[in-house]
Amino acid sequence: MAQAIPFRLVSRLKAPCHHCSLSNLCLPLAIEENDLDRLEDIVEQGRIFNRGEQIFDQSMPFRACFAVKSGAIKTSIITETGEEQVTGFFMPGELVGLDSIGTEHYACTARALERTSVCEFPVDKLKELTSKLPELQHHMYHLMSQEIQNSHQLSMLLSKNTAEERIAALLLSLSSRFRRRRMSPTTFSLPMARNDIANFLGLAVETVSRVFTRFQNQGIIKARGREVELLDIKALQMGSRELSRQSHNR
Amino acid sequence: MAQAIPFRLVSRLKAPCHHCSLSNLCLPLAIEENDLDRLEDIVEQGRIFNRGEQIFDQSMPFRACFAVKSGAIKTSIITETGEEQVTGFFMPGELVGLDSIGTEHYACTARALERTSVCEFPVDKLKELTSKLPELQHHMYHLMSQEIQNSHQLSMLLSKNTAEERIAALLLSLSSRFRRRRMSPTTFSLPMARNDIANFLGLAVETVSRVFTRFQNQGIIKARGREVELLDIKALQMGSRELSRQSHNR
DNA sequence: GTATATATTTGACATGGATCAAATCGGGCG
DNA sequence: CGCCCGATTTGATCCATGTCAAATATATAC
Repeated sequence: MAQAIPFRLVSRLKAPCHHCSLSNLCLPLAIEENDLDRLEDIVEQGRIFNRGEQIFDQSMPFRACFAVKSGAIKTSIITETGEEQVTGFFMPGELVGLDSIGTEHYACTARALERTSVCEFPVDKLKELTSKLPELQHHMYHLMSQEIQNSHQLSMLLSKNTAEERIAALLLSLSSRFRRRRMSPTTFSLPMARNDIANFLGLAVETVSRVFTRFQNQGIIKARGREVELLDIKALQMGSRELSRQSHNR
Repeated sequence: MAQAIPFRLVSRLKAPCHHCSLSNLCLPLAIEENDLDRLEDIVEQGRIFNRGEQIFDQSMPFRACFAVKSGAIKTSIITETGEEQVTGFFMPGELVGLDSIGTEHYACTARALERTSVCEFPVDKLKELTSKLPELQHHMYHLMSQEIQNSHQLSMLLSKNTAEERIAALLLSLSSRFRRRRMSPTTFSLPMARNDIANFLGLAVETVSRVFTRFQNQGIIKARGREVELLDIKALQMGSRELSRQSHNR
């Protein structure tokens, strides 16, 4: 379900970034046509992970960033006491692993939420390339500062907003990210389980579930399992000023 | 009060990074002796701000990052509804403004918590320099990813921990940052008001106040106003696994 | 030094969301 | 096709923390 990109794209052979449907969202967008080959030279394309499979793990030495090609990924921190904290969801065109650049090991664990294909950018080569291509360097800084800002927005959401507002904000954030991919911003299927939503938003699963039904009763959304339809965007925006216009990787 | 660095350092004249007591904490730590002049060439030193003065503001075009030389800075986001969310506290040797690199405008507002002197690094020159000095580039990436991680830790603290645990974590974080500067990790004065602590940790002021007195009654800390003494570090660490070993800019 | 504003503390009370328990749904598999 | 297991929903209850109000302490100004 929710497989955005047709299957044939995912061979391990080099498929040029030129032809990727995400090239205007992903790293290539920062780069001139004629420098694009240099990015293509360093990228490893088309690795596939099944639902629940781990892309990398907190304990592994940091080697590469990953761009989501299709599917979706969640990142989380596991504490010494074994608790999980989901720190982010990543959709096609978005770059995973930025929080680990400059550390020896990955700073979090990344797991596929559904069947997911990724492109892999080895950091050493990526860093090398950024010193040669100022636009790419700028873009990397941009993505990283964006991620800091997103995380601050999340903190704000967690510390100031009610359960309803948090969930509304998440739905709107997903909506705008689907729109960027020219998919319906009102009807889509959630890549993650209620559990992940709860964890990410600092709520109990039961609360998430209750809010979903409350929204449904109020005619704000229609939800059946992971399939959702946003019926009243205005109502969602009301009181969820936070994540709403978040820029998510561009 | 709590002026870490003697006053004579703060002239506007170029005081070489070589001689700065923070050179092993701040940007210079990433750079070879003989490249240090190039950093000194671009830095503007010794601007002073009084308590409450604003270093930069969300609406201003982004121009520079600031290293704290003495004093302390808080950063916060102001929402459209005028609410404030404190996103961080910055102590001497730490770099403010990383969340704005790669955006047109500052992503937050920075304000001096006490009399504070800063060094200013214009971004354009900094970026130029980073493409020439790989170590500096690496260090910038490191600082930024560190900041993402810190922010994730904060999210975790906000979504999973009790008021007591959050405050314990903040005290321990400050403690470790004072230690880095070779100041007492157990007796120091808080640069920020209870209000800022509350806002940062997503609590009501009253709750912060109550937790402080509770800790005091339990013999875990001694606090009179902003002066605190940590009496039982173990007790503070108990249940505040989160921010405790945070790396804060290194 | 005294006065006024601001920050902090303390108390009483209300409540959103957590927790515990149990029912129902839904999908994968034999 | 029906069974089983995890995911989701629903209900009942409780508690940590927010909110409102007021007293006290501390800082700033005059």
